[in-house]
Amino acid sequence: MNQAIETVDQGNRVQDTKERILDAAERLFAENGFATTSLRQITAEAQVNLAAVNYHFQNKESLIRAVLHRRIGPINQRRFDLMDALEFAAGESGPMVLEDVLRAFLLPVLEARTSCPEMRHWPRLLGRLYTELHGSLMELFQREMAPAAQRFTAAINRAEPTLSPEGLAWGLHFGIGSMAHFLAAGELLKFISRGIVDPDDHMEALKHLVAYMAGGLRALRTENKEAAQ
Amino acid sequence: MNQAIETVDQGNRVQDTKERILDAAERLFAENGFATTSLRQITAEAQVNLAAVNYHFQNKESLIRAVLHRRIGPINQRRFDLMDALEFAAGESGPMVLEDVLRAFLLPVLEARTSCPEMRHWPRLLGRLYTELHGSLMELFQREMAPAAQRFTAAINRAEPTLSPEGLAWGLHFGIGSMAHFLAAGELLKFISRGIVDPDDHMEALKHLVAYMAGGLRALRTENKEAAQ
DNA sequence: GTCTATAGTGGGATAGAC
DNA sequence: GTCTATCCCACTATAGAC
Repeated sequence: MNQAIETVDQGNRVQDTKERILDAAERLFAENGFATTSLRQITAEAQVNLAAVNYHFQNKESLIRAVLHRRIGPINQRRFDLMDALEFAAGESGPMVLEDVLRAFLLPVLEARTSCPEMRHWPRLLGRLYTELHGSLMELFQREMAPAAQRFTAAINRAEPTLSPEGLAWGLHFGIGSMAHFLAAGELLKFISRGIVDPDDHMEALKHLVAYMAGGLRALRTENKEAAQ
Repeated sequence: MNQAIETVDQGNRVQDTKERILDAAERLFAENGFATTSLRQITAEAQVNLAAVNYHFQNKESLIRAVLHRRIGPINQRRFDLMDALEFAAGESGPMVLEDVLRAFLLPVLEARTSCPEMRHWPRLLGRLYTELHGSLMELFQREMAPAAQRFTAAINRAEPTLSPEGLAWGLHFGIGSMAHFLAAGELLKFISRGIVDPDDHMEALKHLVAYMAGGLRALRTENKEAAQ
């Protein structure tokens, strides 16, 4: 009709193409990894032209960057909302429960698989990310995760003040590893448990992961160090 | 000189070529991953001809298989030796300490990086393995790891009888994830700890990992389930 | 903005001389 | 068993018509 509407239409179609590429890339990267997924697979799945990916994103690395960037913000926003609620409930100097903090950290990732359809593949992608990314991509990820790392480190410290900075770092790292491994290789749970555990039950996973991380972190408190060794 | 020595020489050269390929492949797979490492890189590093890899191993997948197979046996043998000693010390019905069992599981992997030069890259490779392998390679790995999985499941159960089979499976899976993530992405620890933790101190890592896993597993005991949630 | 066609690269694998 | 040379394929990226 008029120019304004034409612009909007064009804009929507662009959005559509870009997002279809991002969706397809997210799914395939999650399923098969970054290195083994080709742009051809992505454009085929997204039902767009091969050249579109180079037009909208310059190259494969920038596409990976865009896929990651699109999700990190909302996930961390959800984490921060949950932490805001916790801190409001605890007040200035009230107690903070370690399990609650860990749940605020883990829930947004685990629920992504079920609650929000378009985030279905993020957890698995996150699982892959930690072992597959190198160089500039890893730096991007660290940069975007820094505020969350900082806030949760402080919150865990408030919940467990006797945990040393070193112990907290080890424990958080181990916990992220547990989460990532579960997200990327959940099928191994069927093997280890000989079929009695269902890796797709995310609320069960959350419950166990929260309990496990809390127990592990508490075991790293300084007063437990001699007992453990 | 004579035929016998010639044969030995030839035999050694063959051994040498095959092992040089395996060594180079192990290092490069560990460093850069399976998919992104090319046979050309491997043969260049091993200083052998490109065709040698296809002569001695049929193809890339078989080479990966051979790299994994070479290490799994000795690692698990060391684990079993440590478990033999533990079980001998505990006797028929004596107590078994969870931390000792976990140390028997983890030590052979962590010490590989330092004690035995030619095993230097195995830990990192193991870290990559869990998220990068698919299909037949994963099946090979599971098959070769099954005896260890079985024995350690039984030993943990003996140490912590109130741990349910489900809880044990979740906990073991989470612990393997912590280990794998530490091995594959130890540099992240520097980021998370803002530089105060050294990921290359393996004995420190072992101490923390044992304490963390033990604490995590104990938190999954049935009597703790309600307390945790 | 979208498409076709293709350049340019690097990979896995093999044939065949030595 | 080793090497050179090469085939063939898949990939990323781009040029240029529409």
